[in-house]
Amino acid sequence: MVTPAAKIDRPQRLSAEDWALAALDVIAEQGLAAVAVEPLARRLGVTKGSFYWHFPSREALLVAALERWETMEQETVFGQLEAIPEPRARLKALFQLVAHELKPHVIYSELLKALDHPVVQPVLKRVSERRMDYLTASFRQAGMARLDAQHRARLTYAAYVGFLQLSLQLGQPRLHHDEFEAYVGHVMATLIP
Amino acid sequence: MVTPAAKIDRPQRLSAEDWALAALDVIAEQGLAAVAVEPLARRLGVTKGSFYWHFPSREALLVAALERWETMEQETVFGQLEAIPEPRARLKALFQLVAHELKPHVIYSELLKALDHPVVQPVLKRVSERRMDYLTASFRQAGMARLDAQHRARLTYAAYVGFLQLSLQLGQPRLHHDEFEAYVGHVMATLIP
DNA sequence: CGCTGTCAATACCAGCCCGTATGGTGCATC
DNA sequence: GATGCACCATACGGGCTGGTATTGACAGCG
Repeated sequence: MVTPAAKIDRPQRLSAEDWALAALDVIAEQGLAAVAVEPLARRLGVTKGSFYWHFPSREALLVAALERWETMEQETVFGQLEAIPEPRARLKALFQLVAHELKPHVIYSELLKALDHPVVQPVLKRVSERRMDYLTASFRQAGMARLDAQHRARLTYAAYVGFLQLSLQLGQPRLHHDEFEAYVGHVMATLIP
Repeated sequence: MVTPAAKIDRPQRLSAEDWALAALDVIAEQGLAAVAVEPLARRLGVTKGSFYWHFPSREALLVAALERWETMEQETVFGQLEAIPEPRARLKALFQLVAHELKPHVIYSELLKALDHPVVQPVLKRVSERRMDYLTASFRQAGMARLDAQHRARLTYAAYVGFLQLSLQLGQPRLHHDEFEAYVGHVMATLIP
């Protein structure tokens, strides 16, 4: 009788996955440096005693969280685009996707700011290279020569990274809706052959 | 007789400026979060007792250092370009300058990573807007329409920021010399009208 | 019922940093 | 050569974090 009501207050016991997901939330909100054991425990309504049962160290939590993020992001970003066969249309869809759904890229942007951390570096290197290879292939399918496609992919990806940094971290653009649409249009017209 | 030799060991006494410059060095090497009073004092061969004579707090040091950097960067980056009258040539010179002398932009890149800090935000906002206005004016002088020039400036500056992030933080490009030159050429051909 | 494994609370130490308080140098100046 | 100022050393308290060790609650299962 009383037990089910009490179980709502205590949102059940935690698993290692819960900790990893909470860590990703904190990364998205306050950056990787804010992922500390005790604040995380407070956030989950628990104490450190729980954490060190699931993970041997803070590093291990970061590894688990990043591993989880890497697989998630691969499904999210890439999955929605493979349906479009025509390369130019696919590139345009990619641009629109990135421009209008920033939230999935918040973590990537935060991780980019923490690249000096040895755990982050290999993960970001893999993800970035994978994305740039995808861009290169798309530009190539759109008719560009091999070297041109590589360079254009680099340029496009740099613009993507810079756009994230400027619009997420700084409130730099703060454009109105139609002004922003015009900007996206300009970017597509400039970068898509 | 002995005094001058002893004075070499103690590199004289420090001023507030010395502390600010040392702080900028640390920002360039390890980021803004690494600017801590005690490590800085060790680096300068002194103790905290010295620091808190020159500054009331760590925040005050950051303010002074950023203020110093802002004036320095304005002279360095902008000064070398005003000699070139033709806008397209000036833009090309700007691209070459940024691509081949990354060191002056290391601090900017590190500050970009620390934009959540309230002291950094207004400084970076001013610097970024100033640079983007300069870009916009140059594109406009090169014959672009007003809105196009604004958008192209945004795109170019985003590419600049992303390029910094990817090549400084990640070792991402790691291109050979001529490969890199080809990339810079592609960027100029794509972005300069 | 008691045992065992899972998860969590508590207490505790070490390390690092900020900031304060206070006392101690050297050097110019009168 | 005593005084005052600019600069620095030392010592201390407090806060926050990582990590360990110990004990405790609770479930399922024989």
